[in-house]
Amino acid sequence: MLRTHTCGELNMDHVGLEVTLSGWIQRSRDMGGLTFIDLRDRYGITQLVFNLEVNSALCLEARKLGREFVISVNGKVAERSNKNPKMPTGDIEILADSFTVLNVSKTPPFTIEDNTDGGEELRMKYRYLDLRRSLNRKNLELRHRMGIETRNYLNDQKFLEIETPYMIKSTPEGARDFVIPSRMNQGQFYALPQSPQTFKQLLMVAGFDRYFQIVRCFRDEDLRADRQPEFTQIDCEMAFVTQEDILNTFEGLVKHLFKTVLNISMDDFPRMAYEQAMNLYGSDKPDLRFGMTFTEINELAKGKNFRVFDDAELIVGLNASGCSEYSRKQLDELTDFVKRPQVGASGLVYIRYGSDGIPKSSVDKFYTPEDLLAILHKFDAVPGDLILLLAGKAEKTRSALGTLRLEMGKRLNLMQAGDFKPLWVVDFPLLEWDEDTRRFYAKHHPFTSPKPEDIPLLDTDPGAVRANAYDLVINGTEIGGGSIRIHNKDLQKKMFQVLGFTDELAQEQFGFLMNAFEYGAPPHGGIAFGFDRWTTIFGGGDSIRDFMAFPKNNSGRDVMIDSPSGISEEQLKELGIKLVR
RNA sequence: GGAUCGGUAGUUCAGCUGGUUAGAAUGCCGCCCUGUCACGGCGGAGGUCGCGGGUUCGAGUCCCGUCCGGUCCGCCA
Repeated sequence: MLRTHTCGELNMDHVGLEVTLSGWIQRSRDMGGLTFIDLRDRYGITQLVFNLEVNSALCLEARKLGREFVISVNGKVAERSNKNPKMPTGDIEILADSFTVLNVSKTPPFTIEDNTDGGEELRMKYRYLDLRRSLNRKNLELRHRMGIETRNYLNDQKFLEIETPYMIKSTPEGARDFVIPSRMNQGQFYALPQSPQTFKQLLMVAGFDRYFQIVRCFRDEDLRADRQPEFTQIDCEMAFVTQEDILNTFEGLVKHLFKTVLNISMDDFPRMAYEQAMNLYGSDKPDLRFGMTFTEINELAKGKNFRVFDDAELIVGLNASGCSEYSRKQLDELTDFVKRPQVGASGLVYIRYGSDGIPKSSVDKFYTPEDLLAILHKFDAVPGDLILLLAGKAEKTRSALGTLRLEMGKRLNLMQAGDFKPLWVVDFPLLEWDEDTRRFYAKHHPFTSPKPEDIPLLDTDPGAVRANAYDLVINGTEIGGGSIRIHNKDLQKKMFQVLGFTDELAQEQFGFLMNAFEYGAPPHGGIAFGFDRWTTIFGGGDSIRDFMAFPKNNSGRDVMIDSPSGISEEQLKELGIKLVR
């Protein structure tokens, strides 16, 4: 037998027992007459002791064992004379009688410890070693528990998990598709799904009124710390429901995971209209762990001969409470921060509300102390506060201030890891105007239904139409989004028209869906959660890569298996593909 | 497509305004040590300073190009 117990389960109750453990050698400590070895497996670490006086041959053999050797050891569980309260198994040790080397190991290129000395790239190249570290193991265990609890909850709610195909059809809207050449249909390509969107809608037409799937999705776009080319969604759809039903059902799912995985009981989630989120936070995914909401001061700031403000569409700011003593250097840093091309503001105006009650600003030339006090009053500022103001085009300025708000939250340490603030953002606009191509795009996707009262606006003012769409945000990260879908063929056709599709193109790309709508499609809607992101937030991590077993790097490469890679001439020929270079 | 930071020992990093033989920590190897658990002590090995070009008497250091990696913007229905 290779093991009777794991390396994490032995304690004082087992003292005297003959056991066999198998695992990897974490570290050994040779004291001369005594040699200690820490043996590690998935469940923990147990100390082995070899005594030179008791069995000198065995002890000398044990000294030769290197890090990450795989051994199986027989011995007796004994109480330690020196206990280690930092280890779960620290009360006991194994007095080794014999061991077998199951496999040797080269010295690993980095240490297999929580505080490893290995850099990101090296760890990704040897990911199978990196995953031996308990930190990564815990992340994958968390991911597993979340998947299980998701299935438990949805199963209890009568949802069916149904698989949909990975080899589907490329469509023009949305993200770039990954494509697969077809050998049997030369010159033609499958696409990997960006999401099972149309299939789950067809499942609703088919009568499976509650569907879900924990499913891989693929998007050929540039990567980020929270974006991978292949990622996992909890994809859900329900028939015969209103938006209210969906929000309630899936708020239930989120609360269930908070309770069962993190043991946190959550109150009902607040809701906020998209427009309000943009006006108060400059973001459609506000981090509610801290306040610092925006205040607009056009009436108070204009007409004082300060050109920058007089010419601006919007003057908006936030109150950095208690920051009036910020140094010149700190304010210059913030100015540089908002002027970076990534943020794009042209400057930063500040008003310090001195603790003596006297306001001092970077625009004292244009504003009297009374003017400044009026502005401070509008911000509900008290002495000791610092007001930061941006001005310019409304949308861009709000977004820049939103970035500044997050920066201030970081500087003031207002975003605590164990603090969870969920939020439903609702009433998204249906469409988004794109200046480059001079047409509307679906903000969510082209199957999202407009609010019934806004349907007349589709002809007169499409940009003002609101959608039955919603996002779930936790701590400033969008972890889910969905909508009530269009289930009426004429409305869907109308939608494609507004998006600039000809009838022919709409029929060619999405005819299968519109045809299905002619055979009794029920009202339906759904939601999809970004499983990797959600897990990352629950785990308190920064990067979704730490919560995936085998992630890809910044340029979409897997440095361990070295993919993507070229294929042979033979393969290209079979596929009828000729490379240009 | 763009911005920005980085690439020096197995690993993580330091190396100033260019100037002897490129350092530290850790890991690795050897010797010593009977209660360690980040054990400790002594000794040792280990480098194409990412790559190519340029400036200079002289380049890890300055300049240009290039490759690789991190973060961000664009992009992500």
